[in-house]
Amino acid sequence: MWSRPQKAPRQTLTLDRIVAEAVALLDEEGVGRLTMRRLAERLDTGSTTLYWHVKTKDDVLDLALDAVFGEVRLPVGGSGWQEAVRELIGGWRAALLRHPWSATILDRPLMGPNALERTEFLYATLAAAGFAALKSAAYSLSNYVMGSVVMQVTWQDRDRDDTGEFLRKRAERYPALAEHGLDHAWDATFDEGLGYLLDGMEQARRREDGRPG
Amino acid sequence: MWSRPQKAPRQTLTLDRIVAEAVALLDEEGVGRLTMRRLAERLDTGSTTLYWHVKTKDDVLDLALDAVFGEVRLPVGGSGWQEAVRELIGGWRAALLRHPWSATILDRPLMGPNALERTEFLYATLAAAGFAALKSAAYSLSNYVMGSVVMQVTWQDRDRDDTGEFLRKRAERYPALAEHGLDHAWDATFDEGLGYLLDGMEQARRREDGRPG
DNA sequence: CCCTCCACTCGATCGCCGTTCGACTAACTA
DNA sequence: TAGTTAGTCGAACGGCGATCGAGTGGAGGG
Repeated sequence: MWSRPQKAPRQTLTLDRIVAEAVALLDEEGVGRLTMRRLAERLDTGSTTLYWHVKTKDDVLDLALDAVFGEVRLPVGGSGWQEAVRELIGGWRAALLRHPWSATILDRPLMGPNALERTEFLYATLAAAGFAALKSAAYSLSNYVMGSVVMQVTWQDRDRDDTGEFLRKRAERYPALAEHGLDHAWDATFDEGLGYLLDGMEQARRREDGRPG
Repeated sequence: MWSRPQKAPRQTLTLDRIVAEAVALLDEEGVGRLTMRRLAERLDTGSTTLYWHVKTKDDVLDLALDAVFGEVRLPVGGSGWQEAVRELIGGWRAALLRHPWSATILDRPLMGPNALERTEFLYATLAAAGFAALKSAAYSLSNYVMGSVVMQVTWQDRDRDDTGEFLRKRAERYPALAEHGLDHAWDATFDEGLGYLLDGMEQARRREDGRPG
C-alpha cells in the first residue's frame, strides 16, 4: 500500500543509548517519572522494544546508577592516603550530587563495573596505608559518603518551603533544632565531618600498624 | 431485603491502626508489596476508606517510618557525651535494622515527632558537650548511621546468592575486594567506624572549645 | 420519636504502570 | 533464492494510586 508508513532509517537502538537517555530523563524529571513508556518515547521507539535490550526496569536503574559512578575519576597523584581518599570520596559525592535521583536508589547492590572499580581503589588505598581493620575503614568511608549524599539531597532546597517555619513554630519543643535552622554550607559540613573520620582513622592506623603509607 | 448483608460491628478504623498494620505489612513483605488495597484488605475495609484518614500513600510511609523512630529510646544516664551518643546512635541503628524496609525510604524529610525528638536530643547532647561546629558534628553522626544502615540492609543476606562467586571470578580485576569477601561482622564494623568518628570529633572538640561536657 | 447532620465507608472508575505475547520486518547467510 | 535471526512493536493483562459521588449509621436537637 502506498499509504504504508515508510520505515524510518533510524539509528539502531543500543544499550548505551538507552542508558544515556535514562540518565538524561532522570536528571530532568526525577526518578518518579522514569517510565519505560516515557523512556521509549524519548528514544523514538516503542516501550516493548526496550525489553529486548533490558530485562526489567530495574536493569535500567542499575545501569544508570553505574553510569553515575563512571563519572568519578580515580586519584592519580602519589600523595598520602588521606589525600587520595579525600579526592576519591569527594568525587564520589560530587557525582551523586550531580544526579540527585541517584541518592534515592542507593539501596541496591552496587555491582556495576564502575562502582566496583572505585570500591576496589578504596580498599587498595587503605590496604597500602596499612589498615589492619580494612573493612571497617572502607565501610566507614562509604557509609559516610552515602549517608551525607542522601541527607543533603533530602534536605537541600527545602528552605524554600515551609519546613523552616514549621520548626520555628515548634521552637519550644525543639530548641536546639530551631536555633540552628536549616540553611547549610553543605560542602564545608561534609569536609569537616570527613575530617573527623579521617583523623579518627589515622589514630587507629597508628595504633594498629605503624607502617608508613 | 432479608439477604442484605449485616453490617459487621467492626472496630472503628483509626490512624493508629492503619500505621500499625502498615508497619506489620512492611515487616512481613517489604516495601514493594505495600499497597493501599492490600493494606485495606488486612484492615478488613476498602482501599478507598484509607483515603479518608490519610491523604496519600506517602503519608502512610512517613507515618510508618516515624513509628520506627519511636522505638528508639533516649539515653538517660549522666555519663559522658560519647556514651550518650553511642547509646542513641546504636538504638537508632537497631530500630532501623529491625525494619529493614525503613532503610530504603530514608530519602525523605524526617519531620515526624519521633524523629525530631531524637534529632533534638542529638543536637542538645553535642551542644552541651561544647561543640562549636554543632551542625558538622550532628550531621557526621546521622550521615554515618544512615549510611551504614542502608549499606547493611543492601548487602546482608547476599552471601547466599551468587554475589560471592561473582566477585571471586573477577579476582584479577578486583583483588582487594575478592580477598576480603562479603561476610561481615556488621555490629563490630559499625562500632569500629563509629569509634573513628567519635575519636576525630573529640579531637576537634578539644581544639575548638575546652569546656567540659 | 423522628429528623437532620456529619463523620465515615466504599463500589466503580480513571489513567498509568511494568511486563508479556505473538506477529512482523529488515538484513544477513548459505 | 530461501532460511535464519536480531530487532521491533501493537495490543493486552493485571495491578497500581487516587478520585468521585452515593451511601450509612449513630449522636443530638426539636
